Amino acid sequence: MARAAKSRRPTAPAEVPVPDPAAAAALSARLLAWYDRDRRDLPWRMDPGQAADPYRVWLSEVMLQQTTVAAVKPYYARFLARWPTVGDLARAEDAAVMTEWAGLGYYARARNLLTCARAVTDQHGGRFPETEDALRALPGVGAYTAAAIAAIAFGRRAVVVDGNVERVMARLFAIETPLPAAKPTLRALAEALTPDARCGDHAQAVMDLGATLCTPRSPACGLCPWREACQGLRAGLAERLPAKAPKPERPTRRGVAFWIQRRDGAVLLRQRPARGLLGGMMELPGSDWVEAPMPDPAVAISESAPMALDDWRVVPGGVRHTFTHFHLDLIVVMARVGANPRARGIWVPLERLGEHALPTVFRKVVRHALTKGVLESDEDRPDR
DNA sequence: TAAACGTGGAC
DNA sequence: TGTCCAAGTTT
Repeated sequence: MARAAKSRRPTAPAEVPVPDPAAAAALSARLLAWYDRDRRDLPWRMDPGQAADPYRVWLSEVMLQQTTVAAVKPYYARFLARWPTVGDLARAEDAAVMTEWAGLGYYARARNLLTCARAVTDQHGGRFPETEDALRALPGVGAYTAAAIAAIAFGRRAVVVDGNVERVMARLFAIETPLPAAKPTLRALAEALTPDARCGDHAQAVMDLGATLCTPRSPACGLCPWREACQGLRAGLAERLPAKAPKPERPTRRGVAFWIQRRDGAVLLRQRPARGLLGGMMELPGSDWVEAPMPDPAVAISESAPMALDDWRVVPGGVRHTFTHFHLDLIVVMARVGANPRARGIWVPLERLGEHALPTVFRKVVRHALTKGVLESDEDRPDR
């Protein structure tokens, strides 16, 4: 078959019961009927019959990577209002984009977003390429996102496989092999179900199904358009699928953050290195974060403080934050400095902290310092 | 290939 | 409080 020959994907392992074309077509038709009736109204979703804007599809798909719809909505609205086209985004300043992205997480996405917008502008004449391969070559666009844009924005047949699709396929066909080993099988099943027509709607329908009915916990099987065909439901396995390999334990790292406030109230911020954790984002100065007992504040101050000061104060309590692969416990240390101190970084007035690309962990530190911290000059104030 | 890479909400 | 999880990509 032409489409099988064209596919670069691994074919299904021999023992996988891939549905025959007639059964697959019936399943997709039933799903599309459900989708046409119960389709969610999402900001980046076009009305039926309207052409999708590739820029909006791309922007939403990147934001939705490992991120919930609820979290994305306000960010998507702000980005679209501020940068209505890919050309507008390409001309944006890096810091502006990082600031708008602050709080959404996985900040490499924001860096890649800008690089990609500039590539589309400079190398593709301001239009997104239409083929999966060309899309896949753009920064921050992987297999899933390339397929999603090709299908949703350009109506091309592409096999769109995200976490929803994997979960739905695992249940529909009762695949008990744990992830990630099951990925080739699940992809082959998704491929078998993908129709030639309305490919973008089909992809969004499977994802909607996974997001609204075939949810990770307590799936609403009674409402599912595929309940009669679902082998996982029949076997009483649906809720437990897909099986997943156990995750490694999360270690706890510890460190110290410095809240240094100038006489006029401005606070010292720095920019983090461009790559790695929170790459390119702003931070409060601090020690390294290491998997070791909490450092003694005096030692941390002498080793890591961005300037030599006398009157450091440890803020009572601390800040705990959890990243994907480790917990972080921070002690916050405060000091007041003179009018014109010398330090690497920028001095930001308190009321303008929101204008900088501070990731959530440092917003927690800011809140902790402001609510629990006491600076030496505060002690004179009778109302504290 | 496996690890790195954020955050907030649900349970 | 702790764990799981979400429309993945990169190295």
